[in-house]
Amino acid sequence: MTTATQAAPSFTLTVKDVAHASHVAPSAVRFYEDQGLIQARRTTGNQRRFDENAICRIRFARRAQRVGLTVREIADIFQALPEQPSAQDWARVADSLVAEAEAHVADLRHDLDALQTVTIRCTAGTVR
Amino acid sequence: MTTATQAAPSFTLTVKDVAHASHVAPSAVRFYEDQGLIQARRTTGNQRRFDENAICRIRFARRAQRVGLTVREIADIFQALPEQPSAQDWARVADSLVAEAEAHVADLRHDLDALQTVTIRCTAGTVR
DNA sequence: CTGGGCGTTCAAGTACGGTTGAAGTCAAGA
DNA sequence: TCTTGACTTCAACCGTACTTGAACGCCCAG
Repeated sequence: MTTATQAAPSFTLTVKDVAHASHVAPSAVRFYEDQGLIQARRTTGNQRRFDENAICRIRFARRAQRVGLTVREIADIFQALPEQPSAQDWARVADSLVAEAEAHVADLRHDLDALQTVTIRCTAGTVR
Repeated sequence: MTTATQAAPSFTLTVKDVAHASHVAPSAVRFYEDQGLIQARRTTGNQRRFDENAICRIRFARRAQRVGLTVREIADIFQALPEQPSAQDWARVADSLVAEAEAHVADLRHDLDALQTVTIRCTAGTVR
């Protein structure tokens, strides 16, 4: 059974594991931890151990970056996530990210439309 | 009359003029010229002179940057513009930018949806 | 003819988002 | 025990997108 009450994913993944699974360099994984995008626990030997959560966060984050969100903005959105996010939690984050992105595009469209009406000054007509 | 066949806007604007009109720093205006985003002529005293075109380009560019386009990408889009763009030319550029931005968001949405179906691994259920 | 104000170039600095390399630590196998 | 490999930190570096500062040039008013 795949019931949703299975407790912690137990932080077994190394930097390399996460890097590989999320298609980024190991250095980026460390960087993202520094930036608070993902969280790690440490082994007795001071090595980072992540859970699957980190992989999803990074995958989400990389996509969000492409539409102009900064690492910090993304980290802020992730702060809304609980320790053990449910599918709904992830869905909400996805919605937030898309909403952010769409807001950006709406701004773009709005501003470009506004420019259009003013753009006459940029065309051949009306020197002043 | 404000007929659209009035010839060149004659490159009378200084760096400061353009900076002020497009709400960026003068240093940014010089930077944009270096990057090929805008074009200037020079006075006999080697000073830059812009036309209104530059103002529109910068305004468009700043918006486009917010949705993840680089200066180089924007410059490429601007290369499609003729020396004296018509309102239609600007409209086409606006459409390109919005289309680009929307494509990015569509990608984001698509990828996030795809992640959703895989995200089960990130939730409390199914450790493996 | 000497300021002042505007412009110029070029080098260096800043912030973001990482990468790279040096030096050290830890755990396991020959 | 020694070596190997994976991990650690930290500092330096890269590209992008600018900003800042120094040193200098033009031009007009007084």
